[in-house]
Amino acid sequence: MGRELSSGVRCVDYKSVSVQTISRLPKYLNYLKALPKGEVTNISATGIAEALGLNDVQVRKDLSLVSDGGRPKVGYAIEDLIYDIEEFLGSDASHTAGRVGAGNVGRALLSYSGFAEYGLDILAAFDVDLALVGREINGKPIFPMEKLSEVCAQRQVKIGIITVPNYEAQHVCDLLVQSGVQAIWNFAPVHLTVPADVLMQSENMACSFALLSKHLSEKLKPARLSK
Amino acid sequence: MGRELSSGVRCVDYKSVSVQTISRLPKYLNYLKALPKGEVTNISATGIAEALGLNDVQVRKDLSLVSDGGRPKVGYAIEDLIYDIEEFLGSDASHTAGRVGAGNVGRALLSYSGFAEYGLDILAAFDVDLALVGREINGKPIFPMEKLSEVCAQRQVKIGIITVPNYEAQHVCDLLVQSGVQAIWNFAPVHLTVPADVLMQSENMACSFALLSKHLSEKLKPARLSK
DNA sequence: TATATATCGATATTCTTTTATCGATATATA
DNA sequence: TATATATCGATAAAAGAATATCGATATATA
Repeated sequence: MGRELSSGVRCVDYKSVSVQTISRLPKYLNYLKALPKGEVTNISATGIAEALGLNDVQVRKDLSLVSDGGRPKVGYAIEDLIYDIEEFLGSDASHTAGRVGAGNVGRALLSYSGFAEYGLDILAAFDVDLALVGREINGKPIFPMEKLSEVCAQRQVKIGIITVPNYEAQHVCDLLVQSGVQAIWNFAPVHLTVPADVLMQSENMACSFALLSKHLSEKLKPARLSK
Repeated sequence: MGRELSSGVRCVDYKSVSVQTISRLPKYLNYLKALPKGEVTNISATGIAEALGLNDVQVRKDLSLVSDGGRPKVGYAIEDLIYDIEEFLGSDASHTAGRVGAGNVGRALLSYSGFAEYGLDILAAFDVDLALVGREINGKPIFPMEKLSEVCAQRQVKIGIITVPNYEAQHVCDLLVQSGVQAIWNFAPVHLTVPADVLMQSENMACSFALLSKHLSEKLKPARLSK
């Protein structure tokens, strides 16, 4: 974790927290928040692990990266732990985002509760459909596509969210990159090309389903005999 | 890969293909399908790797699990490779599914193109909203919740897709399990509890966003000085 | 106060995944 | 036909992640 520089100053890599750990943190958060408030104010890593079907050492290790509130025999104070995880996940100054495409996927995203806790602030949406332009969704204005560059540049939008049909996706992506966006969150099921310095994260429902489907097949016929 | 049984018969584990590999296959498929049809009929693992920003050995290894069409100096026949990947991903008899919740997320899922290729056949939707009941979305009927058990049992629905608000999710999940569903695909951002023999896969947009956000922060300030 | 126990944090081990290396082979070119 | 090269598949090495083990410590109980 971190590495020693010649100056003797320690350089903490953000990377030191693994992708897997970061992905599990929101799950802990969900679980902790759903816990009944009342008499019980503490929880152990073992307890979380059991409830979520994970290994207790793994949970403890994950939590040790974001909190130092764990005490032997006592566990973690639930309130404090929630605070620590949120602090860790949202600490990096909130990222302003612009969303392109106001169709079903775009709206679904907005209806997803609690993005703000993670530091996501969707400023505005853009769409080619003039019937939608001028209206608001969840209090966010919908602009015409022509406004994209202007708004993104002016408001220093860092994340571009793409929820348009496949055939438009690369074009929209290029527009966003030109407008200074530094990360793309892509929901169109196509591979998009960006310059090396732009971050790209694609959500692909087909990937998720492929996993589920394969696991289900495994379950239904756990072993196949060959040769 | 596989293990030797006392009988001398080889038992091929489905598990032998890793989660990561299964998740990458749909990406290869996307990429291959987007390739211009014409003169060039072949592609190398190196080429795919370069285009998708992956390691060429990894791509070759992934592909070797689903295809044996790779030839030195030539690569893979694009058409055949597409066929092989689809065959692998969708081969396990198509899984019939029922979807609960006909809101934005539910509709977004349907609008996602090409699930059929992966063996997903969504039979019907269920919703408590009586205004929706009786209507159709993308040709799929919407039934009232009371019909859930009946329809699931009758049509042997294996996968239940949950796209309802958090507070209903566990209840709906229990209903699905009671109705004989063997796998749950959950889009509500809460942890759901199921019997050990039921598969559960949760999509959590917050997890995805947490990842993107952390990566972006890394990028914006690649190193932080401490001590 | 002494002892037992739940739980933590750290270290060690095992397992999985990724990446590197190398010999084999199909095609192209001299 | 001989040689060069792109590419494959297999094996080996390295990196990374999950799990197991163990000593330390805070609380509860005898």
